[in-house]
Amino acid sequence: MKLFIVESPAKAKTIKSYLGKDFVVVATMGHIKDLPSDEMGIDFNSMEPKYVLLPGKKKIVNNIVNLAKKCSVVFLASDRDREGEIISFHVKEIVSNYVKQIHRIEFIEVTRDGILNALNSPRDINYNLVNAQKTRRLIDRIVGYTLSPLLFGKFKVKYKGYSFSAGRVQSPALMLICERELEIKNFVSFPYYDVFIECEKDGNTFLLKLVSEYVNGREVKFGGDNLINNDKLKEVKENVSLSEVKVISSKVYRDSIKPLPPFKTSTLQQDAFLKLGFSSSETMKIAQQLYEGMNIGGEFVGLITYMRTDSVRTSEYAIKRVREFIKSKIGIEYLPKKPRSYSMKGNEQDAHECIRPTDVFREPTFIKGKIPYKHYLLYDLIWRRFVASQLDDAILSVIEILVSDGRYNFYGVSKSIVKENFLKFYPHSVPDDVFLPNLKIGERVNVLKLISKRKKTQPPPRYTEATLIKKLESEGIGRPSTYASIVSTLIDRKYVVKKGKFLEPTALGFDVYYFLKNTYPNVIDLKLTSYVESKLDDIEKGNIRDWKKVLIEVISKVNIPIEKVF
DNA sequence: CAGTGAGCGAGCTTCCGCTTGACTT
Repeated sequence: MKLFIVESPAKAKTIKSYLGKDFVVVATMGHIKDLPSDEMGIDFNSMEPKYVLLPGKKKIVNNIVNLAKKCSVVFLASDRDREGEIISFHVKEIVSNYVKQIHRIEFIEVTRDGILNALNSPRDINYNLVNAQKTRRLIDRIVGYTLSPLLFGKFKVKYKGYSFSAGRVQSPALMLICERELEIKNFVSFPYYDVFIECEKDGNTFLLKLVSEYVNGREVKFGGDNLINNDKLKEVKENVSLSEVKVISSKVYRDSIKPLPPFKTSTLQQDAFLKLGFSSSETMKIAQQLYEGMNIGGEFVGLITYMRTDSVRTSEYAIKRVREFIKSKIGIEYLPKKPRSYSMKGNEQDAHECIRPTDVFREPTFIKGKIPYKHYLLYDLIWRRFVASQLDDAILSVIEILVSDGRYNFYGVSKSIVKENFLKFYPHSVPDDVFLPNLKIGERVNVLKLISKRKKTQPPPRYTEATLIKKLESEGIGRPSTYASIVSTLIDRKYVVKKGKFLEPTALGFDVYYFLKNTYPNVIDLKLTSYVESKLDDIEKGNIRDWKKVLIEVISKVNIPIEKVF
């Protein structure tokens, strides 16, 4: 018998169906070992992490050991990233007494071919990845477990009965929320004006907006420090010659909008929040159920691919299928000549592909009513985003007009959809379809009147769960499996409260933020994680062999005295 | 004799990331 070990039970079930009867497929359900929670968990002399069996994983581990005793070979098939590598490493540790042949394998796609190819190209554990994970784990542990008690000591009297924490991820998140709040508090709103001329041509009226002078052939719009104030408005009113307005430039051209890439965890959470009003944890719970499988007319099927991913990569098979779908169900005129591929930013672990329907031919309308309504809504969102991602660009017709009275310039743009293409499936913000006539250069424009609209500058909005995750992800902070819990940690600690959909820091949150800012500024610095990641990358690639030196380096960068650790 | 300070020990907390399922509200 052969033992095949993966992380997720749903994945195990799928893989079992691909393999023969001589294979047993089991899931570890994530990590099986971690640092003990009641101590720092570092060996004083060797600086090695003291990984121990996770309390809840005894049953799973016993099962694996018992199976291993009956098997001649073990395939370690956890995810192909550094967390997956240490899971394989830990499983290897527990089965190596019972089995001689232990192979690490990896696959990008959970398909029959993907699995069979993987079985044919086994490798050994990659210790560079293991070391990178150890480094990551120890940095997080040391930062968290040294700073949290300090906060406790500092604030236990003022906030009796509370618990306190700081960490590489939660503290920058708290910083963002606090600094945004300060920005809002310190924001001084001042009035400005949008100035337009109302014009007429063949009985139709249209507005053109006052813009500042042309600079090097490029028109510069009022904005930022260059807003139209009272004085400027008065000056324009006194000096503009409405009867002298002539067309300086008039352009008509085609433009296009590209569809967005298919979902990954962060964008799914953001879009489900915006379009469906789901919280991150609600989205993940529903997505998990869609992934594990729903009962559709007596048949149990997994509706979507894995929902915790940092990649928008789409498998070749899925692209082939969606192109068939577009051709046969939507129309060949919607099909781009070549499949779209979405480039990576470079810092993805890319263990899984994008979040998409497992079978694009399973249209949302087919399953409506057969699964809970919220599940249907999320599936529909995922399905449409995926189909749209492989449809042709939307085509717009654009008219741009610039007119002038010799002193002031007025500008207008109109964009109208000529061909919807992907927009038919996935709504996207499209500029208002305003009317503009076709004018000739040099033509005099009939101006009816000058219009000014009083406005006020607005402070930036508070973060929502969705915008915070977007910001953190763009800074490389947090992972798909933890995005949903970042905000709940801050709320549990009573650092932050949710007011409607917006996040506001509490007095305690500000106290913690100021304390960290004054004493450990690097722990709230957004650049800490990207610095750590670049070092981990070096360890993974083998460019840095001495990971313990990296650990010391990062710890001292955060200003944690090393004697506090040991 | 009363008040002070050093030193010690106990108790209470915590991180991020990978997975579900078993709990409670």
